[in-house]
Amino acid sequence: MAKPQRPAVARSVTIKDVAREAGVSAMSVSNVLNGRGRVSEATANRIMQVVERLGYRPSVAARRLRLSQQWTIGMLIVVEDPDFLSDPFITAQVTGLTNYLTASSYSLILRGMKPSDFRTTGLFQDIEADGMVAILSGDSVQRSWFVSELATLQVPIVLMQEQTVPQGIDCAIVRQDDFDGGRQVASHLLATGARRFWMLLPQVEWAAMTARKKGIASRIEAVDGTSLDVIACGDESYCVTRGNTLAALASRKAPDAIIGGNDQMAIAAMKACSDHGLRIPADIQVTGFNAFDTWRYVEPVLTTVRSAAHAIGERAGSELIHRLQSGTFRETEIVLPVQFQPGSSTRSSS
Amino acid sequence: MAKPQRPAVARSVTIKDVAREAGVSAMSVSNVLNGRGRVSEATANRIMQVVERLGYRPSVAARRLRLSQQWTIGMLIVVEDPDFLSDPFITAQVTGLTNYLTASSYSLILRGMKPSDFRTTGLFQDIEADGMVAILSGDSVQRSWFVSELATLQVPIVLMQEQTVPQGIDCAIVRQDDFDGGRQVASHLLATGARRFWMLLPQVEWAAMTARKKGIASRIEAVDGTSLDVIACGDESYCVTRGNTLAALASRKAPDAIIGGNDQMAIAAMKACSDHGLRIPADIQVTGFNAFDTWRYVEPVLTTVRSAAHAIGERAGSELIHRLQSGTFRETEIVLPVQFQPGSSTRSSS
DNA sequence: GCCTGTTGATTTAACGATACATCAATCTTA
DNA sequence: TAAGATTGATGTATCGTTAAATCAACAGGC
Repeated sequence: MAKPQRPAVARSVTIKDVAREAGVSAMSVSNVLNGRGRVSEATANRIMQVVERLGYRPSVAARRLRLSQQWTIGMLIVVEDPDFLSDPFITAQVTGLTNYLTASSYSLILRGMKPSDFRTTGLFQDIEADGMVAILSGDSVQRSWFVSELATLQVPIVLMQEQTVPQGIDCAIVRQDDFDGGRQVASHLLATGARRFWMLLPQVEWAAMTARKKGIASRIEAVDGTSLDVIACGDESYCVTRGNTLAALASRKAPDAIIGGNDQMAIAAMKACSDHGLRIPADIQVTGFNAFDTWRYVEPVLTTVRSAAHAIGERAGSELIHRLQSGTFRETEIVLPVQFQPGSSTRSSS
Repeated sequence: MAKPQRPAVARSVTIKDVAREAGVSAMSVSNVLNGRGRVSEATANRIMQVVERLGYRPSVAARRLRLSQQWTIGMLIVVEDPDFLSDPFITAQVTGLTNYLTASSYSLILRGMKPSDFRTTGLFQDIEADGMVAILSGDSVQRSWFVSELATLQVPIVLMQEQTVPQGIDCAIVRQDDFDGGRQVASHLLATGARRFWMLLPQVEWAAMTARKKGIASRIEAVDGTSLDVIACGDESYCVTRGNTLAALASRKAPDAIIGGNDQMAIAAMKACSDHGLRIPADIQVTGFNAFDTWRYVEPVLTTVRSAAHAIGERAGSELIHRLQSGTFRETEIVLPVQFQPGSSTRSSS
């Protein structure tokens, strides 16, 4: 903990000042300010006037101590990228959450770390948040360890984009229907006549990407004469994905379609295809996941799936606050719909 | 303020429990934990053992009340885009700040709003942050009003990417040298033989963009037979910028180079150029500002300026914490260098 | 043997709010 | 009209820490 110093500014006006000035007790001031009734209208008006005049603001610190409630939610982002806000899918979730919490008079405390740096000690214990929201990457063993560590904070948890609800923990998950998104992408591509598919995935898959893959496989496997190969890339960065895709194109017969695990990977694949002399969508089709502005940057416009990232953030906030106020989660698994968004990187159904 | 509820979990173990168990006073426990000396080694060891055994964690809420210090910094982002984290330049600043603060045991509370929704009432007054960091957009009149409003919170302020230090306010600014970035871009383009320039800027300029423009103008105006026209776009979005650029290209003679106010605008301009049948960089050159991953998505690779966004965030944190601990800002205007980054969207110097 | 200084520890009083119990005055009702 | 219910307001204790004052025991100096 950082070096303490003397109080920067002694609190100017307290509830007692207001009480004295208005000729009432501190409790009456408190009652009026918190709308607890029990005070006559005349007295309430007098008190409010004094509050105005003195510019009194209640001390949040005192209220926090007295009520053991912090009106604060901790948000933890565990990703490989040290710039933990670089993924627009993540920032949209954070924005949605922040907006909801701000509107509910809660504060969001944001922290990010790499999976290898994961620890809760001294990180969220010095916060005393009322609840936690987390975005976790890493393999499933790591993730479940992260969850059990978070649980030691003894506060309700909401996980974003986690696929299964941890058992025995006060926890809910909010995710989009990536499985269905995968199905929609696959259906579209199958309808264009595509039969041989590659899917690009990072070495360490996000749980959501695995769900997309399963959705895709469920459609593709139902059709005879199809194949789905996974091209494992080291990570999901542009350079690595482009390189891996190029290598794959060089060493074997190009597929009918390449399905990116997300938009960023799809854009890298498009680059690799044109490097390799393939025209999109005539020679090869490409699709992504989670439409953000980036999809506009490329030509042809990427066929993708519009994500519910902002809604995930809002919903995570609303479920968590409901849990804090009611004592239990309404639902522990919330799944939001996604919307297929055709572009010109695929052909129209024949 | 949200409906209060009964304390979720009564605090399990307090400093008094430790004191009783160790057979000492609460003060001695406090002294040991805060390394204030005044305690014999034997007693200190005994106390630490009890602390371990009981799993005692000090209450931050109580400490906050007692010390009138919150170990919390508020971050306010005022931008037009409701998705206030969509700009990678902003997220990099936030990441840098968060990382620095976390390492210093401070927390960051994040909030965003549109200029038209600006208010501090009930927004940061319910936080009692020890300091504020802000990214402000809007015209200069608006911005100086925002600053004076922030000042009513009575805490030190650090502004990111503001160009001038507000007077009479406990405030510092941290920015990158956008003027110099502009000079470097202009020098490079002039060296390639370019003479007629357009610069793309949003209707409401960021202060930093104005600085870039000035840097560019300073170089261009020094050369005879040159011209610099500003193409004002409604906003800095891809669609609008592309449309405005196309319209400009259609109505008058194309310039030798288009300078984007940032990378996003430059990419939109590149699209407009190819729409218009111009080859880059043979027929027209294009440059951006603030290199992020997006610049990799386009072909040819964008000539741009590597931003110091992450460093701005870190520096803002370190200056603010220094101010909190020492009582005064070391410097009130901190300018970080930027680095020109040539790509293939411009020709090499002839 | 008295005074002063040091060390190690305790006691007391806050920080600023709210829960709870209590109470005085007024209003019902049998 | 006395007993009980309601309304409006107050007093006290407490949340968990830490600053400041105090104190006991013991050292050394004259």
